[in-house]
Amino acid sequence: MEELSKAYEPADVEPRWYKYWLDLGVFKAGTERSAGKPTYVIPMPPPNVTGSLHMGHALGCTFQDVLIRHKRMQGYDALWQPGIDHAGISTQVVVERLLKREGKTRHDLGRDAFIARVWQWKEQSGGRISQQLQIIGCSADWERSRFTMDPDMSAAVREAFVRLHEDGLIYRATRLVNWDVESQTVLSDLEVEIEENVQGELYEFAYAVIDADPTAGAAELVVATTRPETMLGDTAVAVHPDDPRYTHLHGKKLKHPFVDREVPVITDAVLVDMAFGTGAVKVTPAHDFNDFATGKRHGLEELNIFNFDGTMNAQGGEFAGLERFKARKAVKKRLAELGLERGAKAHKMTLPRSQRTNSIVEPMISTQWFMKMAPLAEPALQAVRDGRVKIVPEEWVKTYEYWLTNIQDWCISRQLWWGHQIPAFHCQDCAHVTVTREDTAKACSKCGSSKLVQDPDVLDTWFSSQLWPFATLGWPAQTPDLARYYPAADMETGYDIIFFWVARMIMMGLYFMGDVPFKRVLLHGMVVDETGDKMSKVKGNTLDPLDLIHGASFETMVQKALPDAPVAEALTKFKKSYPSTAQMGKGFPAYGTDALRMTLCSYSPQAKRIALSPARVDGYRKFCNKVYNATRFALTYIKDEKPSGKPPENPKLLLNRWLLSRLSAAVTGSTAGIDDYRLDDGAKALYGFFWDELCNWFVEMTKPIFTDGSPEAQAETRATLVHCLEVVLRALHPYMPFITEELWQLLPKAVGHPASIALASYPTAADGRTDAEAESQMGWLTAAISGARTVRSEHGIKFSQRVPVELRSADAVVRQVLSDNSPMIQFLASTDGPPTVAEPSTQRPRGSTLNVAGDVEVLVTLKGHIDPAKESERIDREVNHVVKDIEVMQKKLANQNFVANAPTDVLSEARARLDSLKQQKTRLEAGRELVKELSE
RNA sequence: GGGCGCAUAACUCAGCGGUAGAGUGCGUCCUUCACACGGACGAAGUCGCAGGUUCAAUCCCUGCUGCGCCCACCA
Repeated sequence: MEELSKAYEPADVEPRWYKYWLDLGVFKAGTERSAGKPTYVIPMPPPNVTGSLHMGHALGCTFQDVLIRHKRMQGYDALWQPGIDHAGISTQVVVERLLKREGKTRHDLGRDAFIARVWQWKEQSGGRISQQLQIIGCSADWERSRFTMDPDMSAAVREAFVRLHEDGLIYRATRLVNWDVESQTVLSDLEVEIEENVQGELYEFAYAVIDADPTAGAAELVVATTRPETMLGDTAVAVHPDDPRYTHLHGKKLKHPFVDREVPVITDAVLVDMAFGTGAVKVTPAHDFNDFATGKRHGLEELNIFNFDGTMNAQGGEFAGLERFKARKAVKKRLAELGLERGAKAHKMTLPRSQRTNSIVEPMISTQWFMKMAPLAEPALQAVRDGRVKIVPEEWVKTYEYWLTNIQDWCISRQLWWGHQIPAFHCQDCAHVTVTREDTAKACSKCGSSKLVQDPDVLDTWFSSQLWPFATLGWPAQTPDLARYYPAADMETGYDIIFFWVARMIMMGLYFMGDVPFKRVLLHGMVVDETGDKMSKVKGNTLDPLDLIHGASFETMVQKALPDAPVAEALTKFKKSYPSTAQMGKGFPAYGTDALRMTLCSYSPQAKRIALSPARVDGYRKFCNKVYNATRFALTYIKDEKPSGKPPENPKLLLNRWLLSRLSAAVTGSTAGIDDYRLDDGAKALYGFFWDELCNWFVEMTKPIFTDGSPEAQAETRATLVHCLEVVLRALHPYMPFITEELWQLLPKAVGHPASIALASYPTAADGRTDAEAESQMGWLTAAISGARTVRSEHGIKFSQRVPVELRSADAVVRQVLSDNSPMIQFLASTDGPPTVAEPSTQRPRGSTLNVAGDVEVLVTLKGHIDPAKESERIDREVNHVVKDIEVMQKKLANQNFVANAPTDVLSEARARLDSLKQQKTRLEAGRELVKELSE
């Protein structure tokens, strides 16, 4: 065997195995290997075709990969369905930007050429993210990968649209909608993000009253607005019917200062809050949602004053052609010139922005396609209420229910070119709209005319995404895959798309498949920086997962995160966002995929924010190194073993019985953690087992056996070591796929083992052996060793300085266990020969000091090394602790109510604890006499 | 305006009606033949504040304070 290097180098290991797995077909579902097995399915949330790997992907995909690898190892026919989303607006924006560099717009190319251009872009640079997901080890069935614009996906979209239309759930209507002036399309309510606490102003100006009665009151009406430019679309001014200030104006008309129009004064108790502003509200039905509703109540004209690009149209009169915000300035200027300005106040307001382009959303009246949601929402609510879909963590159920019970109809059309074109055809003769499954409608379904023009709009990207769980399996065709893999078991995703995606998939699954699309929804939090701030390009605190995996200097990283800022400034910002990098020098070492994955798993998925700490990733890199070195150590002893694949029969040695028992607990903990979507618990169970129990205790204990033990003892220990190591590597594999494969391949294994650890079975409790007796016996042993080490350390005795130790216990079994394992104690506590074991006694070796470690008294002879003053201090401190604890316990037990009401086990536990504390106190105080002796 | 969540060791976070935990960091010691990306030992917390329920509260309830998020058409 070639010599293994001293330290683990992930970069040398990781790239090799992914290809191996692909060649073996490890990730494929529905193979002969899995025939007749139960299925386990996770549909992967398809990343955007424009996307590149970020921490959110790394987090979600790691979680999903752990789940899928675990179930695959458990023998399920595991399908992780991958794919890519065509991401309508994002993609169109990206390609339009490229065109702009060539000095062109999409209109220069025309629709068909533009779409061809997007496809070309997609083939070249889209889908880079699939490659990146492979770097982090995702074991998805890539051969089944789907793109939401694939022909079969398009067919599914058309089928869904047509059926929903036939059933009256999709309709066309003219409404006030959210308009994105930059990408020039309508947006759904969900795609509008509201920026809060924006500093704006409340601007006041006066409308002159026509035919005012000068004796009744002022001849003008002052209104307050945050958007003065919209006054060009005012078709009324509303006051509260009960407002005494304006009673004289009821029924009057106002003169518009810029256009030839009279604006009526109306009374409306819904719209107007007397206490706000001037108590008079200008009403612009075509550009404000409240005003729109008011207009409907009063039959007001809806006057659109904007073009689709956000400039003023002809209704703007002298302001026509001006961009919205320029128009605002101009209007204010003119109002001032006309002497109509009445002041302005600072005002905190909210601003609606487009999720994709960040431009301020303009409410516009427009004819669009809508989906009626209330009838779809009801069954989706029911499915969660009756448990057919379980949402984990449960706290999100309320959010889900709130949205679905207050759901609004969904605007599904978009004025884009990239996407699924709406399968509706407008008749040029009779204006009837024909909706069809065919690529093109041949004749109007009403008048039979062949003069048909397809609706130019495309569907919201989420319209296709919502069909994902069944469209990827062949729907609407009734394929064997659809029958076998629908519904999925788990949907794992971020909580930010509960509404966009999760709820809609549940509605569509129930509607088209008659069954929920998945049994559980597992929701993870958002990855944020170390201080808890959202990762964003603006803040310069984004972390590229690949930089953590492959290593990167901070300079290259901040240049990516904040390309426009000076490096020094960006670096300062970055280090502020990640305080743990302060002592890291120039950058990240190559932590490796496994370290990153294990780190992500170590955070509780139910936390809303996951504050990623590079220092923590470093900790798990060290864990990888630990795993590597422990295996390297073990191999020197076990390389010629012929393991059976089962735990050794009847192990006699305590350390072997104990380790097998702990192994059972660890794999049970891991499986429970994964099943409960508490990967942190699962990962922690194995981490603790490996590092503390296997390495720090077991491996150290094997050393005296491998050097001086009997052949039988050595054989048994070798068998236990090789078995436990092989099992724990399997248990760790879903979390850390690469290093476990690398090391597992080096281990001797039972005959007939699979070609990859990824195909080996996931361990169960039966791979170890629960042994309560061994666990308590080991407790005495470790207590004795730690007790002796504590004394040594406190008195500054070097490890190389061997000292006599005597161990005492009143319990014959304890004494027996200590004697049986005395070579081990000698080795681990560096004692002068095997420790003597005795019953408690008032006699003590001269110059010895006593430490009480649970059931064992440890007497270490330190004459000549010991500092009596220090020892005295130590005893005082310990006694003080014990005395305090005793007081607490005594008080508790003196309470009659406690004695009467506490459960018996709690009571007896408390009594036992008090007894043991009292004994400890007695033993500690006996130590005071030793100090005297030492001083002599 | 509604709703949700968080506040535990210097940091990042678990936990839980009955002795406060981990990792990192910190201090001391150790290059003992897997690993210094290591080992041993240790110090460190009125579990945000104020009430209440209970025999017993870090945990349950109420209020407050400070953060964070989501939803909502107050000009």
